[in-house]
Amino acid sequence: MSKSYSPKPTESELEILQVLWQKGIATVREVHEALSDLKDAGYTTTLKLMQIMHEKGLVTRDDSSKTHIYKANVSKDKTQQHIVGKMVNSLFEGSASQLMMQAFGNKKPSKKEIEEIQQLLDQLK
Amino acid sequence: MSKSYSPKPTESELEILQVLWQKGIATVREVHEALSDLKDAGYTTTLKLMQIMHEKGLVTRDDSSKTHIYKANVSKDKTQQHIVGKMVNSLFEGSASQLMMQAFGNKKPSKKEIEEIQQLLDQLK
DNA sequence: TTCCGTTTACGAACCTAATCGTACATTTGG
DNA sequence: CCAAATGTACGATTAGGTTCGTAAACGGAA
Repeated sequence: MSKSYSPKPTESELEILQVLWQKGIATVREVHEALSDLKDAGYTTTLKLMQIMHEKGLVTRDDSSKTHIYKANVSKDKTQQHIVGKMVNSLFEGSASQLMMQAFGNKKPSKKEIEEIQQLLDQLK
Repeated sequence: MSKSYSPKPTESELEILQVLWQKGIATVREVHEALSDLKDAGYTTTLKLMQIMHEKGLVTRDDSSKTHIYKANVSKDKTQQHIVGKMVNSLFEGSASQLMMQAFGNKKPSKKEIEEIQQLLDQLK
């Protein structure tokens, strides 16, 4: 039996997920520190958010020791796809290529990026 | 002197903008009708939203006659770019090609779409 | 043991977005 | 002309997300 998720993290929750995806596992303090140069919220704010995320099932935690250890419970890929997919449908009438043109509209990709895209494109053909 | 916009329309405002972009100009009722099969909110809800959008400068209106006529005051392109840009930065670490891969991750683009992308790609090289 | 720093838990306050009820003005059809 | 329909304006309410203050539990160091 598989869980059916509705991965709809909010803006703040997404920031926290980024840290967890990058670190693998982390305590509240570690997440808070990592976020500290991005935004300056109090420690309890981060704590509260992570508690809420736990209730929602966005993260799991090991609370066997005093200091709880958190871990993302939604995959980066799935979450990205969900959000991008929503955007493609709501803003670009389902056309991913249109989305791409806007993504590259004002800022040139690097050589490496161009190669990556070409590679993906060849694969699609 | 040019106006400096902060085009940060909300979800509901975006839905209304879609209609205005498509129709060019429209009354509240026309927008409301167009949205009616997408969502079922009361007429005054749509009205209120459009009034707020007017305050924010997201739309302009001609109120010379009793029934006001609205028009989008932010371009589709600019708005799309703004939102996509934000997403690239917050979710994809600035890599538009990564965004693209997610966009095409689960659903195959049509032949036509592939050609469009190839064309854009050649142009970038 | 006692004190201090760290951590969790919980609730309150605040903000923004969204929705709707109601009042009032204007237009239209009979 | 009168009533119904249509339109705008405005305020109240609800809901979700974010922030923080405070209290209580715990752990380690003196």
